[in-house]
Amino acid sequence: MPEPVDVNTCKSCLYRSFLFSSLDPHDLIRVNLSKKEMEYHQGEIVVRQGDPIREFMYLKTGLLKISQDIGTYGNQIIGIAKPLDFIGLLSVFSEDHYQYSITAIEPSSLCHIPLELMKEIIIKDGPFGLKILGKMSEMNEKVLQNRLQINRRNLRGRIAYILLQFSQEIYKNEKFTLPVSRKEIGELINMRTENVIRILSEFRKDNIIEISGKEIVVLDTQRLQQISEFG
Amino acid sequence: MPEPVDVNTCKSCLYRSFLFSSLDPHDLIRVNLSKKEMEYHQGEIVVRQGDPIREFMYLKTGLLKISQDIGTYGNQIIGIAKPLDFIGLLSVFSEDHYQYSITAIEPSSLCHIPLELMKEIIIKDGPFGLKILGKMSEMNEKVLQNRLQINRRNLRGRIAYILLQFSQEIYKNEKFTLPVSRKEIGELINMRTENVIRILSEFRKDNIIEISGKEIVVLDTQRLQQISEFG
DNA sequence: CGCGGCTTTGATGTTCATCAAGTAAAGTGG
DNA sequence: CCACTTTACTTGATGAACATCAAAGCCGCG
Repeated sequence: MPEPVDVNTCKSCLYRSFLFSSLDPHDLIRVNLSKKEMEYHQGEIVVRQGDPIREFMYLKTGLLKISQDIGTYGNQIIGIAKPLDFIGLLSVFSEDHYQYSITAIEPSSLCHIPLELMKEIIIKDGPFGLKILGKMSEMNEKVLQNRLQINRRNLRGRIAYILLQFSQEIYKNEKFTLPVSRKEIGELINMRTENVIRILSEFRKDNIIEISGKEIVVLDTQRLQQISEFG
Repeated sequence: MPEPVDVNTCKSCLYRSFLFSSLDPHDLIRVNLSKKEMEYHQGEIVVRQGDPIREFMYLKTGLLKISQDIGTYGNQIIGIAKPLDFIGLLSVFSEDHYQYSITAIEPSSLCHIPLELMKEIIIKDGPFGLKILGKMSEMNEKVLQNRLQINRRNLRGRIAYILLQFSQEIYKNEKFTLPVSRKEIGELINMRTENVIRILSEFRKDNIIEISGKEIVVLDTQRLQQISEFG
C-alpha cells in the first residue's frame, strides 16, 4: 500500500518543481492544503489503466513505468518517467479514464493534486495555464520522438539506445542498476526477451558493457553511441 | 505559392470549428482581423522543419501530411491530418522551431493566427486555455496511439490498418483516391515501398480490394479488419 | 524525347521471432 | 527454514518475415 507522507509544505516541495513558481500565494496555499504526498514501494501500482482520472500527479523522486495492456499481445511499455517529466500530463485533460497504467519501478514519491483544483487554477490563472500547456507539449513531444527513435533502429541499435538512455538521461552514470527485467526491456523497445538477453551478452563479450544480473557498467559509451546510431 | 483568401469572416469560419465558440466577442474580432486564410495546392509545403513557429494553424479543408527528415534514413511520416485534427498544436507551445514539415497532400485551406495573439488570449481567457489544453492532449494521444498501433502489427496488418484508416476515418467511403505514393505509405507505416506494393497486390488477388493506380475500392472491410487485428 | 522518380515482380539473404530446454533466482506455504 | 512452485534468465536451433538487390516498364515533366 502507498503511504501518505506529511513532511513538506508546498513551499519547499514546489520550490524544487518549477511548475508552481509563479502561482498566486492564495492558490499556493490551496494546493498545499489539498495535495497528498504518497510514497510507493518498488513494484507498486500508482494508477491502473481504466481508473477514473481525479488527480494531477507529479513525480518528486523515484522512477515510474508507463504501460498499456494490449490484450493478447501482452504489454506495451510506453516509456519511463523520471522526476520533472510531467508524466501526469499524459491524457489528463482529454480523457476521464487512464489510458495507461503507471507503476513505480523504484521507490517513488508522488504528489497528488485534485484535478478539479488544477483546472480551476488554470481557468483563473492564465499564465499558469500557458505554462502547463508548454510542459504538456514538451512531454508529449518527447514521448513521441522516443517511440519514433526506437522504432527506426534494429535490435542492436535499440539496446544501445536504451542503455545510453539509462546511463545518460536517467542515472547520469556509467554504472547503474537496471530498474526493469529483461522482459520489460523487450516490452519497452519492442523486441523479444530472448533477443534482449542475446544482445546484452553480445555487448558483454565485445567489452562494451559489464553485466552482473541487473548491474550494468557501460565501458565504451562511444561504441554504444555508434551502435545506437548505425546499428 | 499559397494563395491568400479573403472570403470568410471568423463568424462563419469559426462556427464550423468548435474551438473558438466561447470566445469573447472582442477577442473574436481581433482573431478575425489578424487571421490569414491561405489555400495550398496539392504538394505544396505549408511549413518546413526548422522554420520558426510564429503562427497557430488550423486546417479547414483538405489533407496534410506531417513528416520528419531523419537524415540518412530518409523521411518519417508521423501522420496524416484532416480538418478538426488540430495538427497545429503539435509542438507549438514548447518549441520555437518546427520539428516537422507539413505538406498539403490535397488542395487545402488553412487558417493562420499569430501565435502571440493566441497566447495572449489563452492568458486572458482561462476557459479557452483549458479547452486548448484538452484538444492538445487529445491530439497528442491520438498520434501516439496511432504510432503504437502501427508498430505492433506485421506488414499485412499495417497495410490493412492504413487502408481502413483511409476508408473509414478520412474519406468515409470504401472508394477513395490515395493521396500519397506507395513510397509515402511505406514512410508512414514503417516498411519498404516494395512490400507496400507486394501486399497491396496480394490483397487485390484475394479480392479484398480493387486497385487502379491510386484509386482504391475496399471490397471486404471485414476481412481487412481481421487482417489489421490478427495479421 | 529523354531523364528521373514511381511502380512492379522476382530472387536472395539477413534479421528477427519462435520453439525448446535447461539453469538460476525469487516467492509461497507448510 | 526448507521443499515447492513460479518467474526470470540464458543459449541454441529453426523457420518465417522482411529488407535488399536487380531489372524492367511506366509516367510526368522539363
